[in-house]
Amino acid sequence: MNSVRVCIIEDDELIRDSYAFLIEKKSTHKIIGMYVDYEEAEKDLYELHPDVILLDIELPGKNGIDAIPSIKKILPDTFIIILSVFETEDLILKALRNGASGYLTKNSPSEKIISAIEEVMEGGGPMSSSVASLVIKAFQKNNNSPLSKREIEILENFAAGKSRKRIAEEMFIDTETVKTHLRNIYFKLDVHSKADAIQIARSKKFI
Amino acid sequence: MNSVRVCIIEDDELIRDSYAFLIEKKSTHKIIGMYVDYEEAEKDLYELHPDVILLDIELPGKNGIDAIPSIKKILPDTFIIILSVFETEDLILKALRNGASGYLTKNSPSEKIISAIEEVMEGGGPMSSSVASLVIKAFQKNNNSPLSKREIEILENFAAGKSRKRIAEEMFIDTETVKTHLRNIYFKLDVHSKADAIQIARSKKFI
DNA sequence: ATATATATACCCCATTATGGGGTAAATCAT
DNA sequence: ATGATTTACCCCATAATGGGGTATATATAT
Repeated sequence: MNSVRVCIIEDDELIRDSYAFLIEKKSTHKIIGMYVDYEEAEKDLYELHPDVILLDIELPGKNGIDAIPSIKKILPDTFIIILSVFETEDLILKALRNGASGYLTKNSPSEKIISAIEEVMEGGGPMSSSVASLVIKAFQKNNNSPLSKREIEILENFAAGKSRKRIAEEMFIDTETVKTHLRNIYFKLDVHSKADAIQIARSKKFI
Repeated sequence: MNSVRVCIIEDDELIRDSYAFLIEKKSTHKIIGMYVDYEEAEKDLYELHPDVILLDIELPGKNGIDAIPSIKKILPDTFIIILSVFETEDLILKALRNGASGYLTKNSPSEKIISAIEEVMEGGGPMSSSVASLVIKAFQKNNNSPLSKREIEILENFAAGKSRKRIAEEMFIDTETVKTHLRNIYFKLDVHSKADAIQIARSKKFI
C-alpha cells in the first residue's frame, strides 16, 4: 500500500491529534491537513486534494452529514470515512446516502482506522460491525407485518407507482380484487390514501 | 466467546469439508451439521437448532437466496451467513433482504469466516469489503442524473405515492408547476407514466 | 370442527388525478 | 448571454381513486 494522503476534520483537539499521531506512527499514510470544522477545511480542500478525509459528524458550524455533499462537489474522487460516536440508523444511512465510503465508531482501535483508509482506497466499504449490522437491517423487512403476502405484493406494486389496472394485469387478477386488497390494506394500516399507506408501510418496513 | 453451534449447507464436498475442518481446528465452534442442499438440511433444522448457518448460494434444488426465508421460518433466531463466489449487487441485496446477517466471498480466509461467526452472534454484520462497498453504493444516488434538484425532489414525492395537489401544497408551489416539472421529468426519462418514471429513476439511482 | 384470515370478484357512486397539448416570465448558472 | 431551471397559467378527455356494500372458496389456526 502506497502512502495515502489523509485529512482530518474533527473539532476535539485530543481526538484529532491522537488520530494523527497514531496514523503517522503506525502506517505510511501522511496526515496532510487537520481542521476543527468544515468551513476551515473548505478553503484548502481543492489545493490539498487528499485521497481520504476522516470526518467527524458532531462539528461546530456545518455538521459532518451536510459537509459530505459539499466535499464531494469539490473533490468527487476523495473517499470520506465518517468517525462518529453516534450509531443511529438515521445518521448512518444519511451519511452513506450523502456519499460517505465508510463509517467507523470513535472507539475503533487505530489499526481499524488505518486499515479502513487502505480499504477505501481499494474500493472497499469499511464499517464498524454494529454499523454494518444496522445497514443490513435497513434492507430487511419487518416480519411482524399485519399485511398478508398478497397485500405486501400489491402495496409494493402500488409503491412503484403502478395503477390498479396495471397491477391487476401483471398479477393476473381482476382490478376489483386489487381494489379489495387495497381496501383491506387501508383498513389494517388505518389510512385513507396511497401516500399514507406507502409512508406507514415503508417506515415500519412492511414493504 | 462460547462455543457456537454451526451448520454448513454447501454442495461442493471439498469446500464443505475444508470449512468444517478449519473451523473445528482453529476455533471452539462446533460443526453440528453438514448438508449438500437445502432439502436435506430442512429435515434436521428444527431438531438441530444451530446458532449459525453457513449457506452457499449456488445449490442444487432450492438455491441459497430462496432458502433463507424458509430457514428463517423454521429458525427465526438463527443467523445466516452467505458464502458465495458471486458478488453481484442483485444477489447480495436479495440475500440481505431475505434475512441473511452476513455475506462473505468464498476466497475469505478461514480466520475471517471464524470471526464472522462470532460477529453475528454479537449482533454484527460481517461482510467482505467488496460486498460492504456494494451495499453502501446501493444507498448512494447517481450524480450524473439528467434531472434537476427540484425535479428529483418532485419525483421522490411522486414515488412516495403523493398526488400533484399534495406535493404542490407541501412544496409551496402551484399544482401546475408540479405538472410542468413532471412533464419535463417524463421528457428527460423518455417515459409517459408515473410507474415508468419511478422505475427508470430508481434503477438508475436518480432518486 | 369451527372460527378467522386470505384471496378472489362483482355492484354502485362521486370526486380526484392524470397525461397531452400550448405558452411564458423570472432567475440561475456557465 | 445563452441555456437550464423554476415558476405558473390555459385547454381538454380519459383514467384512477376512495367509499360503500356483498359474496364465495380456500387456508390456517385453535
